[in-house]
Amino acid sequence: MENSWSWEQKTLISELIQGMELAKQLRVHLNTASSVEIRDSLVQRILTSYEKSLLILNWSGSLGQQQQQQQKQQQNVAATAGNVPESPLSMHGSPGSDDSDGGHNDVSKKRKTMPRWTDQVRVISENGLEGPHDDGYSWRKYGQKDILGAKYPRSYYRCTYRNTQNCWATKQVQRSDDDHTIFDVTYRGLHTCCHGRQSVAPPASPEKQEQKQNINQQQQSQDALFNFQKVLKVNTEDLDNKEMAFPFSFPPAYGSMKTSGTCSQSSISPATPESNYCSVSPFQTNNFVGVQNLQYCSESNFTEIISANTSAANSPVVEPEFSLQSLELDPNFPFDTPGFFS
DNA sequence: CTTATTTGACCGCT
DNA sequence: AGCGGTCAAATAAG
Repeated sequence: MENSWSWEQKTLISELIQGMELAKQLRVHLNTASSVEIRDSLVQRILTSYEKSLLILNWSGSLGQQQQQQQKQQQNVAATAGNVPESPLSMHGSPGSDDSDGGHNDVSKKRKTMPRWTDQVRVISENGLEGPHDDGYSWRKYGQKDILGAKYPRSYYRCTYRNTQNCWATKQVQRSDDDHTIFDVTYRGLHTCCHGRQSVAPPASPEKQEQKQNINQQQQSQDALFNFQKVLKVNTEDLDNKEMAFPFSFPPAYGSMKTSGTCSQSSISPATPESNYCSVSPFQTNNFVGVQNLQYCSESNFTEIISANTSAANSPVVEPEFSLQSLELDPNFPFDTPGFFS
């Protein structure tokens, strides 16, 4: 029942709710004469939320058309998302093998249909220890690959709760060749698990506890964010040229991270410089994780890009997570009216 | 023992 | 055929 909404619906709702919450925060700040930076940040985040919402609307719209066409073409395919509760896009994988095996063979299908967005994350830490990039979820590394022309390998992560909660969110992390403090983090799919950032990361250290407090305090402690000036723009052009996806020119680079429930800061492994990861809240100012660039796109025909600076707390964290968490905050929203998303 | 990571092999797509 | 993405056995860590 809880899946009566497709993920993009949930995402959209969550984005809108988030935008509203941010607006409320902004209102408070307006009354309390807060710093301009804080206000500016809030404005940026609000804009980001709405931009995402628009993108989602566009995307689901185009998808709907595709799906209709597909359904006409192949009327057989009845069981959509046999094991992918959240994926409304579940079909249309490779020609031939489809249908519900109930197995994993639709992974590639998912990959094709799931939305994808890329964050470019700058990690600054003193020791050169790789920076922590914790988006609030538990990720399990399942692969690493040397990418052609890239200096560093690319790491592949999937949600820890893939099996237990059927959560098919994945992400890839690469480190930039030129600037080793920059990581490209590509998210795929949305989390359907209920292990958002709150439930993750048990307090392993006092620092973490502080972070959690900060988070609970409303994610307000994004002071670090303000060090990054932001520009938010949306391109709604066709982005066939994936070059567009990397306006800042990052050749394939790889990154490192791994965030598991027990966030540990492992040391860099001898063989692979990236095998370290740590889980640090994006709100942490120590090892700052700044999103330099955020792109949101689907692999199918989605043709929008968001380039946004900042909203660090927003993008990596909010993005994947907005699915359910925010929903529970405001279940009263009348979005569920049938045809709302038509 | 359980869980996570590493890493070579495999597979599908272009 | 080459490349990117995933699998899964071996290994490591807690």
